[in-house]
Amino acid sequence: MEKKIEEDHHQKQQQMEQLNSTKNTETKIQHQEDQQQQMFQATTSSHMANLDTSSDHHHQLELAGNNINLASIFDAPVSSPFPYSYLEDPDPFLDFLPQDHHQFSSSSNSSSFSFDAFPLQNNNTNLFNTDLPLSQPSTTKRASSEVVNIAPMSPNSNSVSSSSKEVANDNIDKNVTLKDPEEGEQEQKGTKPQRLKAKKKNQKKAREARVAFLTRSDIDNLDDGYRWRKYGQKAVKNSPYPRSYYRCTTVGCGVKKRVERSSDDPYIVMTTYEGQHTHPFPMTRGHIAMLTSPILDHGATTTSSSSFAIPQPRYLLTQHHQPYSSMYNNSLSMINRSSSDGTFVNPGSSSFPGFGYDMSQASTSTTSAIRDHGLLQDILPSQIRSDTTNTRTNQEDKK
DNA sequence: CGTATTTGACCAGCGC
DNA sequence: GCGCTGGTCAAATACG
Repeated sequence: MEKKIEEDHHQKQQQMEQLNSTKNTETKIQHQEDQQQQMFQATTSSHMANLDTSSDHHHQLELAGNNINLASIFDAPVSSPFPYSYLEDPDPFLDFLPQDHHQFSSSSNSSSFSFDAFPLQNNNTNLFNTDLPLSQPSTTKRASSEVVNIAPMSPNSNSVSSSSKEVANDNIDKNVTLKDPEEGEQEQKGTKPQRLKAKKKNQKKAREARVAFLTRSDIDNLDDGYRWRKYGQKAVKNSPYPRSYYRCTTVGCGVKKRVERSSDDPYIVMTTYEGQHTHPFPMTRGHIAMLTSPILDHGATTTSSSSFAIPQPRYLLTQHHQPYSSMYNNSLSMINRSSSDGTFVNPGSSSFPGFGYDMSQASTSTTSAIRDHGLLQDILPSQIRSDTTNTRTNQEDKK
């Protein structure tokens, strides 16, 4: 045990050195699984905003100059093609990948905790084509490195994009899947055969929508504000880094997340959220205010607390965290709106997976959210909100 | 002592 | 059918 800790420490040091040697340089993540290769790049942006939290683990947060993703996250028009694609294989962990070729910053600080995006290269458009068929039933998981396209779909649509592995599941949009974790818990209490039976039963259902993020960090389990319990760890094929499985500890909340590091860049943490929180975000308003203070200054100040919890949604809000995400399986759109309390809201009945709490009832529109003096204003600087809206317009104009 | 983590075992799905 | 892999369980262990 002690030896392992030492080894881990040594490994992290090596990783840190590696990161230092590559900072401000182009970062590539190359996935080589099965017969497929995917390459994503993060290039340093010359016009980024730094949001330096100066914490031990959560450090510099950078904003890419191009806000296109932010726009797509917050206020992507329902009918517009979604700029991200889901990549089921070769690495199912990278569930969502940006379609656009916008450049995002990579970390410029070795101790930074930044959320970098890795825009796809043009030559891979075939792999991330948003115009791929949404559903490919009866295909096998490993048959192809397919991309589940969410683009043409309306978030409100019940038509479901599905990976080859996943079964189309209309239930997601109907919030039926929220029952699954509870069912699972009930059956876990039963005998083993019962559990297995339940497992088999559940597997007939599609997995819940997933959203993946690539994060640059030296810690694996990023503090997103929710409480997670680790329930498993598996070695990842073709990667020296294991994949960890976490489950939200809140009773009745079946949200899961998986965390693994890129084998190519050990500082790239890939976090995939699956499911929907059935409870409010646990962070207090005061915390949020602490968080957003430096953001309002556009990174000029710092927030120093290594234990400070930054929820994923707020990563998005502040562009700290560029999601390689798109919709997966269930017409889930990226966060289209922010509710008045700062919680993300998905259009339709399907809320953004992992980001909780469906506040759709409370949300009316982006405009109202901006006007609202609730938590959103604590979280999202007016400038960013404005940028978000503007960027969306720009994005629409491009289409 | 309650909670969280670790880790080996197990199962389902899939490819061959 | 067999082997591989991803995902999950649950007992053991660690931790505060």
